[in-house]
Amino acid sequence: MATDKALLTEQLQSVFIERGYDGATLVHLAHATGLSKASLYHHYPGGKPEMAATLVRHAIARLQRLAFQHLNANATPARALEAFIAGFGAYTNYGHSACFLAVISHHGTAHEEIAPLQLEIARQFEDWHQMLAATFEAMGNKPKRAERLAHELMASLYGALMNAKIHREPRLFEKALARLTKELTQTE
Amino acid sequence: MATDKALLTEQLQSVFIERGYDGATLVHLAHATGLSKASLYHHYPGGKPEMAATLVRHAIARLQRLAFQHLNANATPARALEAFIAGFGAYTNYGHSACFLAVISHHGTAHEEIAPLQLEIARQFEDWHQMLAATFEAMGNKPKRAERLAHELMASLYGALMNAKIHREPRLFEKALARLTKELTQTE
DNA sequence: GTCTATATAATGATAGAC
DNA sequence: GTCTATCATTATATAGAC
Repeated sequence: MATDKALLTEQLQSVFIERGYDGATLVHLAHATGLSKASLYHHYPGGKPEMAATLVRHAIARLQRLAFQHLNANATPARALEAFIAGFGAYTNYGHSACFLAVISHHGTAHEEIAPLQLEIARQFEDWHQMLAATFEAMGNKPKRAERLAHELMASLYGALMNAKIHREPRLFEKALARLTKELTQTE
Repeated sequence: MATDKALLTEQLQSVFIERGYDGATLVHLAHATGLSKASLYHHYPGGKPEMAATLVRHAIARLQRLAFQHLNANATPARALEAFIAGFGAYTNYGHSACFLAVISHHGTAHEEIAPLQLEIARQFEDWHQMLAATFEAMGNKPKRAERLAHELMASLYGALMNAKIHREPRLFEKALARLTKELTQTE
């Protein structure tokens, strides 16, 4: 049923996001992909840990391409931020999906199997944080303030996503994105 | 080993927060409490679903007592907000623990066993949102703006918690709390 | 590459002694 | 209330046919 590897990883990711690492059983994963458990082991001989590792790299590449990529484009910082925020919205399926990296990062603390992935994610977010801080510096903010604004923006994005999840109202996320875009591209 | 019920629920909650609902196995729960699996079934005949239900109510009561309670105290709105934010910090163990309600709310979508709890949590957060919005109104904001500020504050709190988790740096959460307190009790 | 069938281990849950 | 021992179920993982 899975036509290609890209679709396969997407389907697997959805299950991990919705059910967590331990809640995503091979039966769930097999059902979501239309494959048998044995076929999943053909694609991922290492089982769930290998799936998670592959999916983490896939998610990092996707978030980079959809959102953070725009911070390096040839555009004004304000336009770059606008595209970044819109890209983050696309990455989360406009508030309907959680972030796979956040899910794995949360489980990684207690789960030895995926603890290395948590470290990998932390390093990537550190890089992304620096990219975001550089953008705020390019808008005229001093380094310390730029770093603070970068943390605040990421917190606002993930906080809005969490808020929408708790309230069961994805629109809350979209409204937050619209507000953030307006705030950051006008005065700042 | 668990001296009383309060300690018992606290120990169980820690495991559910760190490992998620499905990752929190009875072996983990038994080890964390110092009890046997059979003894856990004596306290919670319904097993893990009953534990989760009890813990949700425990967490709601705790967050109400530590944080939202302050919004109804006899104090200026600014002082109430200050106490609220500090209470939220205490609730999360100053950025070292995630919010149990957020963890359950995330799993609830796909997990039938705890889907009713997700609804219960959503209703509680709706009440809390109204309390927070009322506080912002008391500070002179119009209803619509007060609601927006209430959502933004909750998103900032949970976003800072997530940010600290991803970066593996609990201090990021404390810094965010200090900044939020300063912002909300000065100008606004 | 995909499947059915199966092996092995872990999980939720119970019985019954103390 | 607590435990050990055990059960039934479900989980991960593999073997081997096609």
